[in-house]
Amino acid sequence: MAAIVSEHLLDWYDAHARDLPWRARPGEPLPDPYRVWLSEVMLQQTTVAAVKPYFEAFTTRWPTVEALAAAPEEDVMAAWAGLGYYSRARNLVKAARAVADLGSFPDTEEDLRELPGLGAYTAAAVAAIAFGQRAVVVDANVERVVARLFALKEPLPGVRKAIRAATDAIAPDSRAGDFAQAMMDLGSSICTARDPKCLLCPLERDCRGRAEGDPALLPVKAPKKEKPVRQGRAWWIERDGAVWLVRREGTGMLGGMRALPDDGWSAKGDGTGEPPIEGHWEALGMVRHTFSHFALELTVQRSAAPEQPERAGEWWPLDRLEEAGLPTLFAKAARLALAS
DNA sequence: TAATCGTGGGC
DNA sequence: TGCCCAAGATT
Repeated sequence: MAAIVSEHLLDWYDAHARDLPWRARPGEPLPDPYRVWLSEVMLQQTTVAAVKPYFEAFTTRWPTVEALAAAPEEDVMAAWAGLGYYSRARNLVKAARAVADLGSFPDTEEDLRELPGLGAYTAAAVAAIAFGQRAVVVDANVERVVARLFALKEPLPGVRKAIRAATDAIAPDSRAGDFAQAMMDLGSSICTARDPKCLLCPLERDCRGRAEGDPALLPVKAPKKEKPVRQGRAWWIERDGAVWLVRREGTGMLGGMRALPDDGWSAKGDGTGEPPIEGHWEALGMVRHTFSHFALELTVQRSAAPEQPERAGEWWPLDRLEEAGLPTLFAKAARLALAS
């Protein structure tokens, strides 16, 4: 059974593999570990369509891990703006510098796992794809494919242990990277979450979920919690064709990113409403933004005759605002201010 | 174990 | 249009 499944899958992959920028070039057996690592981090909880332009921009600007390691962190954060989950960018810089110090990329799953931002999935994926090593690569696609293939009906997250064991059982000893990517391609294009296209699936005859009933019902997921709606304020302080930007501290929400000064809103509660400087504030309106675990209604106010804020920050030229790397929430607020 | 941490594509 | 979801890691 196990060997048959991987054979069917790899035959399908040979005919239908997607052509993606981080995959091996024709004639090269294995792709560049730097490009594999970078793509895998960008792809964490992020769609291929969203990643493509960022991958192109990063690899053009920083073609090697040494180049990325030499970059100022704030440049990398700004380049990551809009992609989300900014701890990935903070860890990316740390990992690049660690690799540069080592002199070369770690080439085992165990050593890769030591790099910041590489968890069980990413370490296994890089080991398999970039170094051809057998590894158990389990992402959300593989979870779905395997839960259906073996008709695993226990709900997530409890079923993950069984999924890992089942994946290990069907993973071949050769073509480790192709197998992992084939499972993910199958999950993203055929064995999709809502509407699996079983008639096109190379594993239809092997699939217990298909034989037993409706594979779309697997894997069973826990009900999701509702998101609270928080209130906050942000301030647009403009002088001589420049706007006052701050850099958010720490490792929490949008940590390390440039931003408008705000009133301390968070997932836990509303902001204080207290402005950063004295003065007359003009109401510009409100932007709504939904994060992973809460929604925010951000009221934007503008000051036309400001003093220099006391808090650390910088006057950023309006004609270069795109380069500031504002995360999407503050890009929305900036758009509102510039349209007012 | 469960919460935290973003965003945009696709339906 | 609102909601589901995605090549998860970290604490």
